[in-house]
Amino acid sequence: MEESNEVHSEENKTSFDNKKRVLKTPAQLTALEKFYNEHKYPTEEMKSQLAEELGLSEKQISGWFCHRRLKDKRLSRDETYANGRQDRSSGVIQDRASGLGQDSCGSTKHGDYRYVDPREVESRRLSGYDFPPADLTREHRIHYTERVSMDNTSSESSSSLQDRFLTQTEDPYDMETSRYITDNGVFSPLNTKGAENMGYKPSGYLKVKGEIENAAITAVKRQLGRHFREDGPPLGVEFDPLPPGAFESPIMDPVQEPSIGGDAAGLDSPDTSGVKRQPSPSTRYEVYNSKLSSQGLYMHQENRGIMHGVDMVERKSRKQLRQKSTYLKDINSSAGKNSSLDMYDAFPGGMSAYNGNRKNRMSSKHGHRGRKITSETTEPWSNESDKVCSPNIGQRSDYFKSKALNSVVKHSETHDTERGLFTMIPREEKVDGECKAVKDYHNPLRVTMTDEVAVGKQGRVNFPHQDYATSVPFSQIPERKNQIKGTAMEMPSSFSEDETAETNSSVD
DNA sequence: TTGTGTTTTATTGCCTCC
DNA sequence: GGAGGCAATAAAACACAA
Repeated sequence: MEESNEVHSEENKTSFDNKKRVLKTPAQLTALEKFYNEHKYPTEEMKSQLAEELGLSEKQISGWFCHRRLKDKRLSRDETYANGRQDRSSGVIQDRASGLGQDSCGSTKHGDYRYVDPREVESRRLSGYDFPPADLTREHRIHYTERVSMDNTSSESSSSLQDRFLTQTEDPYDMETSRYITDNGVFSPLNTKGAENMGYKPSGYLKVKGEIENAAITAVKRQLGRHFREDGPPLGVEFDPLPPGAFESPIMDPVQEPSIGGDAAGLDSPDTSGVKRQPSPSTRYEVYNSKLSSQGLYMHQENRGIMHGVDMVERKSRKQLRQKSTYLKDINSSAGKNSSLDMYDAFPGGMSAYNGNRKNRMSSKHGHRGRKITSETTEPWSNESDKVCSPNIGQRSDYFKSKALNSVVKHSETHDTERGLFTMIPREEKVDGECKAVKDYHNPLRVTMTDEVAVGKQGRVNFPHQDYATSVPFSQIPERKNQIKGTAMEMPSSFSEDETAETNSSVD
């Protein structure tokens, strides 16, 4: 541990000439992830600036991006493989995800499956080219998944590097938080039970993946194809609320219902006019799930706190599943008392990808043990995530009790400003408290509209899903209640669009 | 404390494009 | 031929169980 600390603290000084492998600091990783979520193929200028900002060499930046893409690719492949196994029982989906499915990189070596060159995607994205939603979905998945997710995630409005760095301090943990939030706003294990019930029990990583992002869910997502858009309004909100008990449980969330049924219903989504998505549990769950599992690509600043990258999701999923016995124990102990809002409050977003994983895990198990965050003292530009996740608050239960959030956030603000690396956000939204931020989540209309405005500015005319994947307000989460009522396994692993329409008609 | 498995980083070779 | 990217590989760092 101490040695690694040394490595961290010395990294920037020795990374260039020291052959010994050095880990990037959480702040660096977060920034990289953030950037990666928006630009999988950064230009030279971007790399240079990024390298300068992060104190890394361009070579390191390039290498990191390269490996990051590979990671995405690998994860996507694994995920697809897992889904493919699931898909065997649903031939419809098989077509969309035939073969290995996606390749995040434009390798023509894997030409046996549909592939969208990320570079092309990005270039088109920048030029406002409108991809077929299906492709977008796929591409989005590549970006992001959980990651995760992360992790996770932002708009293309990055006119400058700073814009791209958003509030990296928020996403990872929000992401993580969302993963564990159930309909009741409490944390819960990732429905592993349902996965088990499915009978399909992949081993190893696939097992974890299957538990995290149920293959059926992904299958449904794909099944929806072009109609599915993650940046649209919350699926289902456009429809008349289901009659109570339609899905064995009330739809309304006593707390968040207004946002869902009201504002959300009024969401003006470019896509939903013509394509009314079924309010079926599957779909809604899908949205929720996609939000959780997909990369928070193009997450706009207003909803930056939602996701952060596939790897974060992935990593969190895997690792935290492993530690769920301890982690969730703490979580649930607090969750019972905290509403979802509280949960968000409890996570000011100071967690970086690593903070949300290793450190916390270490914390959960080893208490204060863990890597010393060198950025606490040696990196003036580090974000508060390091501090937030410092061993002092590593104990989650203790952390929940902590209400020194505002100070933390404000602190980060100072950092951000000084550093100029991470975009300043209207800190009122964030700092004003926890609550203010939460309000945003509960106001899908506002969030979405802001996103669209931003999109318009960016010239990204039709990039539905990416934006929405992350812009889905947390208020939507409770909607999952209905679907979750029946575990994922109870949902159709696939259904045709006819079925989808049928569901709609039935609701109507 | 140690062994094992996973993840991340760095290096190298090959390929494609300009 | 150079640049950029991908893939394979090795090695270090890390987490976790015994």
